[in-house]
Amino acid sequence: MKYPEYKSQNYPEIAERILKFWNENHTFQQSVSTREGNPTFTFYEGPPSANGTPGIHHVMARTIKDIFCRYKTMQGFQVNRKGGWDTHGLPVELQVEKELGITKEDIGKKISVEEYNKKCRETVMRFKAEWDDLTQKMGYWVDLDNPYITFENSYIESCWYILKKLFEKNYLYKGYTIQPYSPAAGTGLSSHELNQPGCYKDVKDTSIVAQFKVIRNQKSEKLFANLGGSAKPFSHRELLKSINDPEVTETETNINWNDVYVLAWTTTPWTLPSNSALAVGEKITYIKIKTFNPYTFKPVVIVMAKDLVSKYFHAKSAEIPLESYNAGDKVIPFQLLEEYTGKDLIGIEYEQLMPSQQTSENGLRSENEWRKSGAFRIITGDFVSTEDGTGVVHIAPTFGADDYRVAKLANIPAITITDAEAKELPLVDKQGKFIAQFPEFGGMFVKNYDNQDESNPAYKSTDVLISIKLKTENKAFKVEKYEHSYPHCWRTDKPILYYPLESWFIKTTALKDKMVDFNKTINWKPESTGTGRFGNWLENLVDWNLSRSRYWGTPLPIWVSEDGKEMKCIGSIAELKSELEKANQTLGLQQITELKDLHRPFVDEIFLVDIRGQKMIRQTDLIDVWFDSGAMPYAQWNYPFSQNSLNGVYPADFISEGVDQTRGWFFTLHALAVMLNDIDPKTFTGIAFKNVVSTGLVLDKNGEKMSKRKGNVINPFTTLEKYGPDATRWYMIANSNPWDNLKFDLDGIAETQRKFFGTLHNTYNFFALYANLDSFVPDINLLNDSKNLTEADKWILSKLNSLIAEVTKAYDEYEPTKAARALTDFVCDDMSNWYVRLNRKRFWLAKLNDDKRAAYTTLYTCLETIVKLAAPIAPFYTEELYQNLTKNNTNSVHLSAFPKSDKLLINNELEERMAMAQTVTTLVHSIRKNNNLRVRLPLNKIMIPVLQPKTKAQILAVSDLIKTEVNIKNIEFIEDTTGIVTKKVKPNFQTLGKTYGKFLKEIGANIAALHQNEIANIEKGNPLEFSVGDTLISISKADLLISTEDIPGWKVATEGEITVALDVTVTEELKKEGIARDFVNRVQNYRKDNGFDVTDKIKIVVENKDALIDSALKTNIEYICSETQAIAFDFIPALSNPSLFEMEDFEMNVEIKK
RNA sequence: GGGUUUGUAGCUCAGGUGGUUAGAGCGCUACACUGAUAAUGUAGAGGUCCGUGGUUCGAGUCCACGCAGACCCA
Repeated sequence: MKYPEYKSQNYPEIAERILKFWNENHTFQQSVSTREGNPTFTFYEGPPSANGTPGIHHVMARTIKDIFCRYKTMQGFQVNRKGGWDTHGLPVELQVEKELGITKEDIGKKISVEEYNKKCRETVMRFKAEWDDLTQKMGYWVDLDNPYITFENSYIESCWYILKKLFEKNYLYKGYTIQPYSPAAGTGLSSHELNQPGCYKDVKDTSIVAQFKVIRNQKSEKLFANLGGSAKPFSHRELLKSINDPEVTETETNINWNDVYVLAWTTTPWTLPSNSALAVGEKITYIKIKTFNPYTFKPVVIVMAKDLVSKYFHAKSAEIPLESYNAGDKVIPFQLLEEYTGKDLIGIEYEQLMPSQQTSENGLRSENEWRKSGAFRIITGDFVSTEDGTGVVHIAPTFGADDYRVAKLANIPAITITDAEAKELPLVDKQGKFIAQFPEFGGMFVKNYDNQDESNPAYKSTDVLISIKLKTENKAFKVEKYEHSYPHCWRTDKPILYYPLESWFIKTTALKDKMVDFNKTINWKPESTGTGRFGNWLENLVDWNLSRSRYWGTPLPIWVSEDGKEMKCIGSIAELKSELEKANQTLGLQQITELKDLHRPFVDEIFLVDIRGQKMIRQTDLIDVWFDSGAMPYAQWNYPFSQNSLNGVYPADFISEGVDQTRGWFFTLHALAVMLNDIDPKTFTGIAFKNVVSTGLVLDKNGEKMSKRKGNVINPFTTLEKYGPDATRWYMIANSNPWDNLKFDLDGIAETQRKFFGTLHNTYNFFALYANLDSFVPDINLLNDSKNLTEADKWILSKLNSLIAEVTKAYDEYEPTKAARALTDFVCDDMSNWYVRLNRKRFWLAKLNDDKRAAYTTLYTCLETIVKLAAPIAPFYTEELYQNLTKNNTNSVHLSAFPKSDKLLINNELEERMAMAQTVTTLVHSIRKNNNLRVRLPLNKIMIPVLQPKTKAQILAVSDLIKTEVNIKNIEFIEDTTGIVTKKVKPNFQTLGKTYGKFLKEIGANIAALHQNEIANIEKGNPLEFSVGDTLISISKADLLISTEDIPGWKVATEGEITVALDVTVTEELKKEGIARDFVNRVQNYRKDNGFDVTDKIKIVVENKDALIDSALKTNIEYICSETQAIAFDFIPALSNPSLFEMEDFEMNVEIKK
């Protein structure tokens, strides 16, 4: 049987053929089933959503996944990998709405929830076929026959099981978050709805810079330093005019800067009554300013961000003395005082801006009471900037998401009111008006929700009324109209409010520390994603908002009694059934007990009963789709129902997804794993995955994001068709680390194909060509006896085993890029370009002797090993090569055992020697080139100065290789180099730096000035001593890097410590040999050009030329014949039908016949 | 605005723990080599190692502050 030989390779065709082979032989199934009983390696598939077509980035992501699963399989692990589909979520709903031409509004009106969800179910798997096709074509091995699907009842049931566990542990609770809310429409809005075009509108709102009066105590004392005062009388007259308030009487008072105010700016004055804190930026610089309030003209000391002072004061006002100020003056003088950082201000207390009177009935609380619960303090806010405002942000936890968050962190309460049922409500109700009990503004809409005529000059918005009140109370420092962009409800066109809405939460914060600790046991690639992005996310954890007010998703399995007092969380289908039956019985209902679909609307129609016999209704919320995917370790097996143990499938040894999943899938997997561990540590290990590779983005070749709009999207199918999956995969992996963004360039795939696969193919073909001629059968035992092997054989085998170790380590450490690059280097540089090139002759020698057998076996071993090492990355082509090499049509490389590095075969000294041979070769080539001496012209000798005794032995061992490679007759060594070569010394900074750090400059100068005899002296073991300042410096041989620079009278080249001198004398004999070699070359070209077979014997007839040439050919006739496989060589005076050979310096007529 | 990350030749990328003259491949120019080769060799051109400071005898590497891109979050 022969090794198949191929002229050229069609990689896509190979892939097709191999795919067929795998399918026919069930190779993937075998790769799992043949490892039954072995240790498992568990992989979790992060489910894609099949409602869109796959892109090239999916090829990237799945290549990574595939590599390690294949690698572990080859290492003997049983690698189960269940495919999966993510089927719920907003994108599906939006797509359906788009196709049906409806909006969320229409659900339940134009279309029933049942029909709507049916449509979603159909849509979500629309592109499954294309996904499966890509999976096959790219060679991603994953179980597509039994995937988990998140919309299936069994999947939902497991989610419910977990939810119930959380519920029982009180980790599932109802709370509220600040969400966009439209009072006009009475509904919350999703961020997606808010991003509809036209939602953000430029509006002019009343903005207030409010003065918050600092309470003087120990904490705030620093703000009261250096205030001083003045005796100048002060008039209120102007104030009376300005606010036109007859109640205010004119008074006169002394000017005293006793009161310090912190200024904070808001564009929503209606939230000021709900203020309970002020936020500053820790790093922002604040400044204290003495000035006057522009409305009351009262002396005030204010605090604001230094950078923003110019927004409120003209520089020239600073020049006006404070004493010269008269109430009502347009230009208000000011004086800058001390600066503070935000950090200095934290903890300082202030008076409530708009306190309200507490009565027994109104449910309001007094300033004091709020203060006791922590309100009215300065806190830190990470979002505070000095872009606009005052650098201090007013915090109303009920009406801002940021506000809510920082307030919670700082234990600041939200200002609320207690209703008759002891419920806490915000000061503004769901219609958008102040609650009735609120003094002055009770019942007023905070925005114009009641369609008042704003063009009426008498119209005053609530914001304006609040401003007027604050102005008169010396609590407003600046009031103005401010134009900004503000979101509006797309249905009613009215401004939205940020409003606290009820939501179900998972109390992730309760287990924050555990999550942080467990995270430290996970191996993240790259590490920074784990410690940085993910670690920081855990550190700043907030409770997981689980609720979604939508239709297509996993329903929250919680039923609440009509009076809201009893709650029930359902944890399985069976439980729901029995509860349902109970309700039927108790309440006398006729509900159907067969549960076909756990989605809405069917679950909504189910009523349960509480222990008191009261009817229970389901909470209409769905849960976040991320819960679905985070629950996949359990739900994919319908745990604990269909399968009651997670042994061998939990936790995952390995997962991989895009880095954008850090707060998505990676987090939800981790969060649920830690929470379940907390509930049941015996069953759940606490981590869901041990190793995770977070992958970067695939960008276009210019580093720009791929988008349909730009037209730079790469189609994965056409790419695979054109270049084949192997080159595509190899390129993606070798080009950059998985976690770096990949600049995807099709030219790069072509290059990979040429360079790596081309070279590998050629090396194989070379082997096959000659192995077939000799009917060679590999016998690996031959390699066991090193006597059979040449230096070069041992070298490439050493390199090969080093490579196995390197590649194994790279795979083990989830560094596929390192593996791919190491393999490329070995194949192109070591195997093809050095081993094969240098050993070609051994292959084409006529007889199959031991030496030839050793060469075959060595090369065969290299190829077979490479194929296995590369199989995880390039599964198709390696399969092809493996089968060619083994002449076997049924065994797959992917079922074979991954090679193990044999330390005994690694010989570092040998590798060093060969590196030296390569250096010497390079140097000789370089000298030849510079002196125009072609390689076919043999030269007599090279000389190598030996600075270290070891060098000679090393070069001697590889001298034959060097001689053939550079066509040189002899190598000579110059051992006592004194007087012959010129030496150059450089300080060895690494050794010198440690002892003489500071004196390196002087030492360097001294060393540079050394003469040849001084260098020789140091080499002999006499250290050079001199002093710098008071320090005695002693330089020994080890502190110098000695190299030879020149050998006078010779052609020399140097690299590192190796110098080579070439004897360029061309004798008559050498010249003739050169001609002979040129002649051989022309004959070989002739044979090749004329399609002769490698084994064809030929007859050569040469037309007599001149004495030199005739003699050159005659002298080397044996050599010529053996090289060209000539069985006859004749000279005649004239040929009848000659071919013209163009030689180096002349032409000649030759005839060649088979 | 915050967190993370990247920035080295025209392009894609290497450059433990600071140490002599910063490398490789592709591309370009010239020449050579080749009975495996769509390969290879030699030489040449091509670098403010993103910038500015700092630490150090010495910084691509360590520190600080910036700039630019990317992702995530506000």
